[in-house]
Amino acid sequence: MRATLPTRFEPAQFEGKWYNRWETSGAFTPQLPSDKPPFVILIPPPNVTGKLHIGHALQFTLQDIMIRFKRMDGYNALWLPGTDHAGIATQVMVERELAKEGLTRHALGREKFLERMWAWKDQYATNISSQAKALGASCDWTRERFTLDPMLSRAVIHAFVRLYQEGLIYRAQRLINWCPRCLTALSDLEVVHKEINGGLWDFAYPVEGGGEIVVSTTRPETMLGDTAVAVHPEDERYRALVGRFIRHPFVDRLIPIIADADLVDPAFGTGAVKVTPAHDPNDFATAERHHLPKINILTEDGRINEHGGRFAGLDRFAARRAVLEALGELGLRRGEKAHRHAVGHCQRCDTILEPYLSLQWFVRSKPLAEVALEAVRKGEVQLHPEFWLATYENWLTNILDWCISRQLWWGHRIPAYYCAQGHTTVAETAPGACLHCGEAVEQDPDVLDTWFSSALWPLSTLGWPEETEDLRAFYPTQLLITGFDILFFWVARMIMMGYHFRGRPPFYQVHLTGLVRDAQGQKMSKTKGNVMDPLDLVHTYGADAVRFTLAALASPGRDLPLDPRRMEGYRAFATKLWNAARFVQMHLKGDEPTLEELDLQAMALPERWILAELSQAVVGVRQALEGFRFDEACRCLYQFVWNDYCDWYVELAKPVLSGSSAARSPQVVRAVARGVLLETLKLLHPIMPFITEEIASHLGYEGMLMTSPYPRLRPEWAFVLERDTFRLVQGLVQAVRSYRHLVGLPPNAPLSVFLENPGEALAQALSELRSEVMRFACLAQLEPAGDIPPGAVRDAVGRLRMAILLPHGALGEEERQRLQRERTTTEQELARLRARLADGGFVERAPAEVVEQTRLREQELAHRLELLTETLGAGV
RNA sequence: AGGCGCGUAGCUCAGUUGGUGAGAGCGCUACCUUGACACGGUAGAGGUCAGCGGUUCAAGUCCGCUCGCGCCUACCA
Repeated sequence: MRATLPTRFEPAQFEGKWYNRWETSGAFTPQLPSDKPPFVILIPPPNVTGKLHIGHALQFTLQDIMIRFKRMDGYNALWLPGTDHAGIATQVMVERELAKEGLTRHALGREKFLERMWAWKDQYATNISSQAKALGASCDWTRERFTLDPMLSRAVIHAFVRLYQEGLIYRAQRLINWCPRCLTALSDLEVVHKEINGGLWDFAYPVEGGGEIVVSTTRPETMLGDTAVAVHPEDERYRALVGRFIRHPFVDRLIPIIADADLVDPAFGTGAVKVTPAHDPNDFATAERHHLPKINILTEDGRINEHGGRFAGLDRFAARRAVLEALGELGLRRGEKAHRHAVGHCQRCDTILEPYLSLQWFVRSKPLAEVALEAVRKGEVQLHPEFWLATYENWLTNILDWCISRQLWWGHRIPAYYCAQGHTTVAETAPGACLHCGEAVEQDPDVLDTWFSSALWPLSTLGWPEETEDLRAFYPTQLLITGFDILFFWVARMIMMGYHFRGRPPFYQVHLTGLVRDAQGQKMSKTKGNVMDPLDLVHTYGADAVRFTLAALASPGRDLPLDPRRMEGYRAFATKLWNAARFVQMHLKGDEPTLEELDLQAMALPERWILAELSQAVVGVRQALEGFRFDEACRCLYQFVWNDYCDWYVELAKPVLSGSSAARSPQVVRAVARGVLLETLKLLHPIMPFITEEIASHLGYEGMLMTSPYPRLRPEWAFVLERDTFRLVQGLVQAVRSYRHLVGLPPNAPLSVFLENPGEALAQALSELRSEVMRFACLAQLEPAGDIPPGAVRDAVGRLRMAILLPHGALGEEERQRLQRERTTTEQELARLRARLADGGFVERAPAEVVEQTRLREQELAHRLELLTETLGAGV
């Protein structure tokens, strides 16, 4: 016989055991070929930079809930795990490690450095998967991927070559975002705009032939690269100056004064703008229009280069001060003021970025974006919550070309080969010689943006461009769950690439989660010291409580304020379930039929009622999960387990199981207690996989819940009438308890209750449950339809009219006042209802159902009012 | 500057296409060591649904405006 459930609920005792059983059973790996419809989720691959954070825990939990739900519900479920090489982020970590040894990557050399990178990767990828396992993630580890795996790298290189051949990837000299600390180009998305308190300086450029023109700038040092000054063509103040020249005060250059309506807003500042084409995007565009030279004045690490004359060698910020000082010495300063403006910072290292002129690779995004936009507009790909559509549209319609080359070593090396003649050969395998001239070639030293490979994740993980079995069986995938913060970075780009290369979306549904915050709603950050480590939480509360908490907090479109007290509450929920199971288990005899085997006709009211409530929970939870309403699924389960099953059904089972009542069959009660509990465990399993398996095994359940069918509504269990009748019984019990408190009696003070015309169904129910009701409500007497003794307190529960005989016979002043208040509110509400019913508009236009409901309610209230008045007027 | 989201009980949040007694968890109060469970039980207090106006028989729910908060996008020197 099965082992007894331990008295204490200790998750650590069984979590590891269950994970091993699941994994070794092979159930994480889908069968191929399969008759079942596929349900596939690709994990958003965590960076191999370190360990998982609470945001991952949230996303893993939600993904696992969906995968387990669908796996149980008859789908061929695949949750494909993996990690991302995370170019800059990881390289920075390893370089930091090297720095401690007094080394740099250049000192080490590319090959040795990459060896270090791989060693790092091996360690952290293992860390990450073991953390995922601790959370219960039912990933198919046989398909675990890493973005730099040979199979995935091949896909990335193939995609690059094809896009190049199609003219969708090109190389050009452009202004890009440059990080002078990371020494690499970044895409526009990797720029973090931050408002800073800067300055706006005015200075004068002397005009050849006399006069001056005053310009304003936030970056005075860039004047070393100025190649024009622009004014608005219709600005009368400067009309005479257009076409004349300025002698640059520090470098040997004559620069023209030009007229440009696009660049210049005559109302801003002095209305004259210095033009620095190599260091400002607007100025760059202006230079294109006016064929101005573009003079780069910065070195890669942010110092002034040889074009900066005597300022050469100065760091950009030192140069700013030096230029201002020099301008002052020449008497050209014309004022300054504080100026608050947005400045681009490096997402990774927070360094102020420079718009920098350099030769880089770009993806022509517009054509790809149009398809991705259309897909979402017509609903082939659905975003949840829907309001993200507006953001998605806005970004894709204004999309600019995407800079994809990075001056790093950790990543997919760009498959472009250059010869001394300046020819470019792009090929999947290294060519022996230049395809154009036959000379020796050298491969581009740069690597691709990590997000370029991430964009191909749905394809590359399944073996594309090979026509693999996986690709055919699992692409498109069904669902993506990720944070809204990477909607552009990742989601949109996957959609672009999926359609481009496969003609089909990478997934049909996208669920975007909120951000996990601390209890005060603050963003978690290491500097604030408010980060919560998911593994710590698992140790403290158990994986199931962590999962349940995250799921319960996951209301669509909202951030999740994670309060440890909340987690304590859900651990209490797990304990509650555990203890209820102990109660059931200790009464089992091993002869209990399953619910399906029971004769429904022979079932008593409590059994019918709990099946009805269970049915409602089944419908509620399924609906919630289908709609990604994890919060509602949790609420539904919590309420059913605690308020229906534990508070009422277990209590109703006690007298039968303890032998103090022979009204119902103990075997049926045992069977229902066990059967309903097992159904509940299955329903709960996707959210709390560990405890549910553990309990089920102790209830003699054969097999694993993980591979059991997910509960479906059985209409024959719905017993709607019985449910309503039983709810009235509950109302009666609660009303009596409430009165006992009201009049200050101890909980066990016996009372007598008299009912007035309870109606057939209820009378039947009350005679059937007479002893239970008397016990729960602690009654000395329960007289259905008896004579109401004079002096009894009258009240109503729904349509049930009743009287309670108080032992000491009188209501105190306090109680009297409270009942007065009750009467007043009843009166008011009744008046409202009557006014509504008297309103012709309402009766005519409201649905008949609503009108009928209102009438019923009016009757109930009228009864209640009558009874309360009687009670208060009787001088009881 | 545009766009989006939020403002409901002390706290954190639900409230589906408007349907009419405004909910949950935690916290709080009173009582209860009742044989599954004190991580428990029973009962209770607590809300002008941010404000104003409108549509409607009916508005927390739809529309407009105002106030407050948050986020995203953006090349104003």
